[in-house]
Amino acid sequence: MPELPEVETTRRGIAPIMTDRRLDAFLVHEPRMRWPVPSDMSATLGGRVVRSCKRRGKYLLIEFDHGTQIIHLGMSGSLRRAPLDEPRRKHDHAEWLFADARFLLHDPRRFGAILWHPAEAGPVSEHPLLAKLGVEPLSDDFTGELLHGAFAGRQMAVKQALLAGNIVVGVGNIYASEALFKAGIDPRLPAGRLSGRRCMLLAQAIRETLEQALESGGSTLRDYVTASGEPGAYFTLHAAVYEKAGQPCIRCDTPIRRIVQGQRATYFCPRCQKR
DNA sequence: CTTTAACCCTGGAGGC
DNA sequence: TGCCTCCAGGGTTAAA
Repeated sequence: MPELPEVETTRRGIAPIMTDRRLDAFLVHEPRMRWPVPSDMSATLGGRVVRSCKRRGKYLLIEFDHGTQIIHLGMSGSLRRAPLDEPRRKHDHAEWLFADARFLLHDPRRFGAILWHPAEAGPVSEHPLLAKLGVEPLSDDFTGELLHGAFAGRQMAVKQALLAGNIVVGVGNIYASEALFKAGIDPRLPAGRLSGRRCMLLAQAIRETLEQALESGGSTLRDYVTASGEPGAYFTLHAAVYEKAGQPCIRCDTPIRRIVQGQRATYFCPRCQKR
């Protein structure tokens, strides 16, 4: 499941190759994604020059002079570089063709999205999908104070508040459990009950968890941008609690618990993570 | 306003 | 071997 580190690694993989290059063709092989891929996107993009490859939360933003292509990898998506002559595989839904490079969007479950935001509609940050997103967790704006302020008065469990995306972006189901374990916080705790100090610890834990994943991703970059790796080869996760139900906690040997919050699995150590 | 739940989809796992 | 059921996940949307 691509979370922020995987998306950022993908961005770093495609940016040096796409930026300032002319996109000879953009091909849509399967328009049925999260939302239909606009039928005129090939015409919109063919022959245009990529100006930059950015990221906001888990959205990839490929910017052109006349607008921005918004890409989301959903939960099973990957963007990989492929040799020019390699046959497409099942679930390769879209294709970017440059003179000497080619990229394929592979997404078996089609939870991903490819959208277009024309420049005349204003800054892409005002797109409905991006407008209400929270702060970037790896930016200087992401602090314990910010978390504390955003959590104030919220009854929602802290785990779900982290996942909601309106406070902080890019923290998915895996890293939410991992960061809460690292910070020693019970995922069921109402967000508004967290002290300023614990919010500071949590912000730090989130940053460390994501940065650590990002570092390990750097070495597997080639899985995203060359033809060698299988599509969807995500980072090897060195999880402390995620999918470890019943196994002994690495800190105290207490069996890790699995609960469901908002239809999603949460893993935590009932002893290390306090109320 | 906040919070909850359904939904989109496919592949893999487990039961029989 | 095959068929059926269940589950995973991000994030939008509708409903409570």
